[in-house]
Amino acid sequence: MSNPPLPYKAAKTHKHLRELHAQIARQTLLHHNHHISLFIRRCAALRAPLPYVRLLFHSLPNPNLPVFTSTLKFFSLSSAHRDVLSLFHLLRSRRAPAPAPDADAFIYPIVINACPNASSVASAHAHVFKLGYGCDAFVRNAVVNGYLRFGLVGVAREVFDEMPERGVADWNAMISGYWRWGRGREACELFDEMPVRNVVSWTAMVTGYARSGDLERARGFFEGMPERSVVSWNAMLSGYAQSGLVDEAIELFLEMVDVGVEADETTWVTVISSLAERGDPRLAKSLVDSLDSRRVNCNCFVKTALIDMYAKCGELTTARRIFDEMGTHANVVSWNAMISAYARVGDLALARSLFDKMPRKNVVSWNSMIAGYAQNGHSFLAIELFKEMTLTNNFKPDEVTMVSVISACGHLGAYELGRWVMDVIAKNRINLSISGYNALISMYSRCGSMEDAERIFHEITGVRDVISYNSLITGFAAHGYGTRAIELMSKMKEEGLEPDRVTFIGVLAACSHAGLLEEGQHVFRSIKSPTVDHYACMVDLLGRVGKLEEAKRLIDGMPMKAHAGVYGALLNASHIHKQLELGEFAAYKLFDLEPENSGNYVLLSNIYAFAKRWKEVDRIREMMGTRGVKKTTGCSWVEFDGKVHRFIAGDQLHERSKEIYHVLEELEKRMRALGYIAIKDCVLRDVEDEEKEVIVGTHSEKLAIGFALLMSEEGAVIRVVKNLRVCGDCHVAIKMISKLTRREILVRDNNRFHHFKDGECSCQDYW
DNA sequence: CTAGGGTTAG
Repeated sequence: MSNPPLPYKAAKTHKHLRELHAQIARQTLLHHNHHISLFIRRCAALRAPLPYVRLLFHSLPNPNLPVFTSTLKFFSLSSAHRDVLSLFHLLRSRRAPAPAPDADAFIYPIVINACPNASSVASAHAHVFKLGYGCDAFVRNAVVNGYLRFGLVGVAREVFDEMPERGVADWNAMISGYWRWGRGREACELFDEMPVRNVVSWTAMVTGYARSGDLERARGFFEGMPERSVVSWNAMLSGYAQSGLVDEAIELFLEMVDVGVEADETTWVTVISSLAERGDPRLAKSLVDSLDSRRVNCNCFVKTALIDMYAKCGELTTARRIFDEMGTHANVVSWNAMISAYARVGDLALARSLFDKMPRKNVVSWNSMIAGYAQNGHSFLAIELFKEMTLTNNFKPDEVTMVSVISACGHLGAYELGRWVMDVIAKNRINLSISGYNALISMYSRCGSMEDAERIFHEITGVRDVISYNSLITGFAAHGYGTRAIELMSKMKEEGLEPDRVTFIGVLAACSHAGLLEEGQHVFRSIKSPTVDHYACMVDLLGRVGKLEEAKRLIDGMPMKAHAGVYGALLNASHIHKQLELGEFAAYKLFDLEPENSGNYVLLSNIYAFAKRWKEVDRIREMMGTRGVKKTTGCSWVEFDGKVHRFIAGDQLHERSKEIYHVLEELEKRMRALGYIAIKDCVLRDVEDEEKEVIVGTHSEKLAIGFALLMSEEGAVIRVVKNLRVCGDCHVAIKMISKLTRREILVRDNNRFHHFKDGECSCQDYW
């Protein structure tokens, strides 16, 4: 100790630390444990990088107990649990087998706190008691907390009960442990029993009630507190914020300021995230102003909350600026917030570039990116990324991951993939919450299996919410099960759930697909304040059953402005019933509202073609040309052996393309032998004189069906998804295919299923 | 060295 102490406490930055380190090395102080211990403590205070301290420690020739201890503390502070444990094992192996003096009892709380699972807590517990540290208050408290962390509430309680004397910290630990594992009743009992309560005990009760959604009781305890700390205020604030009660949160925050409680960074984070939820740029602005005027010290959490708030208020540039300014201080959450910000607005390229660049990923990073793909229609990429996450990187998915993946499977109509996803859920023992089950209902509905959808629906009895019902009703609608949709709505009312906007859209669509006019009108009249979407459904219903004039009158009498969906329904109905004038009316409205949508031009042109108005057909074609509207290429896909095979009309890209065409040609030959006439590309031709129906060349769904016929076994149901509507002539062709091959074929287009069997189809309204 | 509050994803 003859060396003079270096100015450790004076170090203020990481740069200073490195200079000190160099000085230590120069003066060959590495074996002077007193210096090293002081230095590492300073590293902890300044949050030095983990690898730096790790390296430093391993370069030491002869670290003593204080050095071990300060390094342990550093690792613990950096949440480097594995480092804590390996250091502890190193310490145990180095030291003499004799029991250690009491002086180092305090390393045990750190070690127990780093235990990764319940069994390691148990062995630490045994070890610690064997060494005689069982009487140390801190060690006992750590043991109780260790068990509580992993849900072994009963074991924790036993340790608690066996304590010779209990401090208020032990009571508090037990109380918050009970709350954490959903055992509020026991928490309350302990709170009532405990001899001395402090502000922590009261705050734990506020948090407990707030987290279980009982904001009134939480507020009751908050009001009843003998004294409040800033943490108590924050607990109440975050209670409101987490329950989405933004107004209450803001009001409480103002009260807090009024009473003169100094807001800390946690307060700001809570308030900022509340305002993010509101998404109001003006509120956000005034909050930032008050941050500025108070010259609030913005830590990483505050900045991340700000990034999220700006992003949700639509100010991505500002969000990005803050993110860039954070530089290396940005943590994984800041990255995630930025990634999901880009994903939300559909800028997946930017989201992905950040995702690829980020220094560390956690499960939320993967979830954000996967959800970004899934929600922007890139189901396939979502699943690819999920495979990369779980198979390549061995990352464990959680429920949120699975909800996105389930949804992607549904959009793809990938039934087999969906079953694999169920396996993943089972293997990883992921507990699905209600939103997970709802996603499953949607997935199975979209894969065409209402049996599975209903099975899941019935499995979740008791906790079903409006979305569970809506998912199943929407499924029924897509399958044309009108009555069942209506019945389900009655059932949800019986269960005390009020149908919402989406419920009514589903039921009306179901009536429409099933041609249930009166029932639909009855439902429509029962809607308290119908939205424009409900009107669109009604126009669709009236139109499909042929009451086009009535549909037009409904549009004229609407209390709000009609949108593209309304006119789209009218155009579609005009197309079905070959109503030229209303078709023109609707189409021209649509040309204004969505000039880039090629489907509208095609529909109108087809209506003209049926009326043999060839000049107008040409005019629409020209119009598309001058406006630069490209006909959307529809694609279809079919799942086989867990892989999704995609086709577009006329493509020959598939490796088995030749065989597929051969299969289809053979079928066409058989059709011709039956007296049907096959004409290629005849949508616009005059077909009046044809006695028999017309089969047309290669549509994407026919290629997909051809592929499935080639690959799947006889008797298997063929499930095909098409991203555009299934058109009339192909409908005829598929009917024939189902008859000739005696296969059940399920084709899903945008929002409904066409179930082909024995030459018949469940959708009657096409031609 | 123990107990209470905070950011991101569906």
